[in-house]
Amino acid sequence: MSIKERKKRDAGKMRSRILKAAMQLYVKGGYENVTMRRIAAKIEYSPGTIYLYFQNKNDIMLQLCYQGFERFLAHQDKLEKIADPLERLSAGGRYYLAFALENPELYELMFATKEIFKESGPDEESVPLRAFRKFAENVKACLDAGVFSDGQVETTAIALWATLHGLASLLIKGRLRFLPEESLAKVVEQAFAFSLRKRGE
Amino acid sequence: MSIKERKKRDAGKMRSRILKAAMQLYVKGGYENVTMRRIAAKIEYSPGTIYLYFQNKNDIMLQLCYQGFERFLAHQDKLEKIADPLERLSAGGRYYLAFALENPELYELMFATKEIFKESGPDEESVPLRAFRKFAENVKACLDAGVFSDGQVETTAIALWATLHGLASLLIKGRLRFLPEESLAKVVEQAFAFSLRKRGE
DNA sequence: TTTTTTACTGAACATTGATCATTTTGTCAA
DNA sequence: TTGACAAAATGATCAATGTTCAGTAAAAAA
Repeated sequence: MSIKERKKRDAGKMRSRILKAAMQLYVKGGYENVTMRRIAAKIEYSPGTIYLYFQNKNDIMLQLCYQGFERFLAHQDKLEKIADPLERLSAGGRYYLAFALENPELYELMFATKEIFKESGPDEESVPLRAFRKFAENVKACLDAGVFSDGQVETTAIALWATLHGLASLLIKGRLRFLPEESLAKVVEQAFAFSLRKRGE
Repeated sequence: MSIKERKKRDAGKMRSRILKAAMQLYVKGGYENVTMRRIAAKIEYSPGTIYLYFQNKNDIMLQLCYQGFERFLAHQDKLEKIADPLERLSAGGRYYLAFALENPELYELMFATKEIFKESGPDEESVPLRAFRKFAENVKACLDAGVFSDGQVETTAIALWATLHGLASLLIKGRLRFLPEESLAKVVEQAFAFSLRKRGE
């Protein structure tokens, strides 16, 4: 192993430790709970050290965001085995909402943080795009199967994604708190079913 | 005019000045651009003075949020004159998106800020609810007219709201930037039309 | 061992929201 | 007009933030 490679691996280890600590702080208390000093304390280094491995705090948050997408994609991979297109899309929606509610902070970072992709290259920016493409494939399968009356794949995919994202966002941000607690899950489920043009169930 | 009343009016004036300054700072540069010192400088008072009229920064942001809803409701009042239910709902959606894109920061405060209603009483919390009820009325008119196959008003209203909110949020947060700039508006419009079960146009 | 490169430190800086003893301003009775 | 009280406003101060950088310690190379 060359010197350069070892250095890289060690640096990678350091980055991992920092990201791990940052993730713990983030999922526990959100953005403002992640402070350079707290990260430093967790990994038992001084605050300045972090800046040897990351440009700034935003850089760290961006990496957490990518980790979120990795988990998200892994989550969605379980759908592949479902043959029926509409059932697959429907399950995808349920997974989407479940992921958002189980990882509200991460979800926000991935889909509702404005400046997160500001300084990232086109390569990294395509990570979220990959997730959308996958989703769009499922939509296409439904269109091909004639589940929806015809329309463009992209438009339909965006409409459904927007509904899911809207529901997730409103739920997370407490904007549906006026609904009775016990009927919340049902209403959300039915709302998504409405967008899928499903009836009754 | 009693002493007490005059005091109240003067205090109200002071509150207005503070809120006006805060709003200017907010719409220009978002949450982090609103600082107590900047507000103080704008109104030519010392930072400490602001705390005589508002409990803390969150209190100020909450009031800005309510101002946002006032503007929003005024915006939506223009719909009343449209007789056709579906056309009214459709126009309401366009208004909704237009408002969100014209006031992205305010929109975020109103619909996508987590802790904003934390310390507010049930009275104040009902302000956003009023907006939803109004929207739900339009949905009910559509259901009564048989525009959608039957379903509960609340569920349908939430599904449509979620779609609008999702589109607004994704647009504002730049998550639809992968679409070509020139087709963006069209795609968004069609996506909402899809949720409304409109075809072609 | 000496020199050079690398890794790390932690004090310091500018800002932030918030507090509070002090001072200024305003009001009214004597 | 003066004196006394109340209200309003100040601004120094606090703890915490992200970030920087001269300096130190450790490791590697010579």
